[in-house]
Amino acid sequence: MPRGYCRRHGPGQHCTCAMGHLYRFVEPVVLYALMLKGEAHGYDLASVVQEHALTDAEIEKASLYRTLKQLEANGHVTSRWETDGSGPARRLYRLTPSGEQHLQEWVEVLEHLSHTMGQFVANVRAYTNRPTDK
Amino acid sequence: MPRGYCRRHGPGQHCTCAMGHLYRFVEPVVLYALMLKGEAHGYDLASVVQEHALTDAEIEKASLYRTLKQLEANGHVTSRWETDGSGPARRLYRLTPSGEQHLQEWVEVLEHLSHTMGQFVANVRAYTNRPTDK
DNA sequence: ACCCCATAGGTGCGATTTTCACCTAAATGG
DNA sequence: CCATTTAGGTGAAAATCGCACCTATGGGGT
Repeated sequence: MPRGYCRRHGPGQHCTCAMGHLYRFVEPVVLYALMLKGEAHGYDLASVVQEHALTDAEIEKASLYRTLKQLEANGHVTSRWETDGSGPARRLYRLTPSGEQHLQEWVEVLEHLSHTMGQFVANVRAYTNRPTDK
Repeated sequence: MPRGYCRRHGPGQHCTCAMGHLYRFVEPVVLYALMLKGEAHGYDLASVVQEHALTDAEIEKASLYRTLKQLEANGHVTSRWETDGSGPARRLYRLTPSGEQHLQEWVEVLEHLSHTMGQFVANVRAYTNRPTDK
């Protein structure tokens, strides 16, 4: 929405698509999905993160896989290959204690953000509907 | 916070600094500041946007000026030079009707985002403190 | 006369992030 | 034997960010 034209929702829409993926808060949602699932592979997480996504824009797999890779590099998740079973090999991810703590940090950040956003909205509305604004 | 180390708050902090400026929601804050001020120049807005910023990270002037330039390109603000008066010339900005409407669109987006974030926070907390989680 | 500081408005550019398209590979169905 | 589904990516152009740097005006101090 903020910048230019939205390919997903067409023109004249105000959506969150133009916010990048960091803005779409992929990381906390992935951490949460992993906490719910216990152990899961990326392809599997795709649908779960979509349900819990904070914005209306699609979380695409490129950013999902890269987020998982980065979470592993930071020690927030671990992974192991599962080669047996049918179909291609799956990389199974699991949350580490550090990952759970990181999610709690995200929760605090998002709580604060939710608050300031709510206040901002209230401020704008109050100013827009102020009595002197005939 | 999400990625790596924060230069502003040091290590071990969970802040919003690592979110980019789009993430810091500069645009709606600039629009609101301009609505409050009526007419203002960039340097002047710098302090006002800081007060109303949605995150704890500094909104730096590079992004402020670029946001203003872009808002003008999209017809959300107009500008004129004020050369008289002492000191260097100032570029005075003013909100257009389109800009006011754009702020209202932002308000809807932010309201939705504030809601989903609040719910996400509640969900994580509920799951973390669930009875079966001995 | 000279220099420094505050005000004002930027730009340059390397580094990071995002996006969309594209690729490999294993099993399954026809 | 060929297409589809599941799975896990990568390449690379485009967009964005952040910090450093630049110009210019006027006022105050020495």
